[in-house]
Amino acid sequence: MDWPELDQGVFAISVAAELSGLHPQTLRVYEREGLVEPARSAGGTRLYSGHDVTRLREIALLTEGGLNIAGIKRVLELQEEVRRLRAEVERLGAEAERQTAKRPGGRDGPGR
Amino acid sequence: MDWPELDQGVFAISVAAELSGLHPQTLRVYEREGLVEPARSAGGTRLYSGHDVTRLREIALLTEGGLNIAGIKRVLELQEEVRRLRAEVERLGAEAERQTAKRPGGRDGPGR
DNA sequence: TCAACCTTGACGAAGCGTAAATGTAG
DNA sequence: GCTACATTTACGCTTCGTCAAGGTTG
Repeated sequence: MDWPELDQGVFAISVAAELSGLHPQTLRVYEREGLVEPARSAGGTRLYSGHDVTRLREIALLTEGGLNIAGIKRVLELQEEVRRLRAEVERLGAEAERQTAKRPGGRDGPGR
Repeated sequence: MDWPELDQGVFAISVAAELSGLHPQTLRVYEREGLVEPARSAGGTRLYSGHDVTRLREIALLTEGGLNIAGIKRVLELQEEVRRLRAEVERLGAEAERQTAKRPGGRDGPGR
């Protein structure tokens, strides 16, 4: 069987609400506030993707922590930036490892 | 003249309020909420350091952005982490630069 | 001594989640 | 045609900033 792509809008609002533990009306508010942007059917019905639901879960966690909408927006941005920077550190770290491995004289070279 | 250290509590609450653009009462609330921890005199009077005032200014910016206290706490933590990671990227980047400079065959070695 | 500090309690405005009313899509 | 969706309006609860009252520090 072929599962839908994670960025394909497939869930009706009631399903997305169920999956994220939020009230359907709350999901509509979050869209108006710009926190999520579900796709729409031709008739105007919201269609939430797997990624949308994941994001809604993150949002639910943050609201449980007492954050308001403005805070959630900013935190999601910062979390994204932290992810990017961690990946960058990872990449640069691995690169440095390769470089020093090539130069046995390096302070981290092989050997004792 | 010797200026006070930035982490020395020197400002009375009215002065810290003036410098940060916040109401003295608001500063008391922020302390109760754990956003700032000014020193205290022997008699119990709050003494704000330069660092405290800087932090209060950041907080003031975030509240202007509509964040509530829970959001501000989380955002300040994340901003700190972003700063740390940026410094780490910077450090690793500079290191990589030095490594490649030592190996003329490197793809970024001096050339042309 | 008196101005600026302290604490605690109260109040109004705004934000947020949910419900209700009314109409449309599937 | 009936259920689940759409939008808009309304209501209660909580949070937040500020003020007030009464006492203490410097």
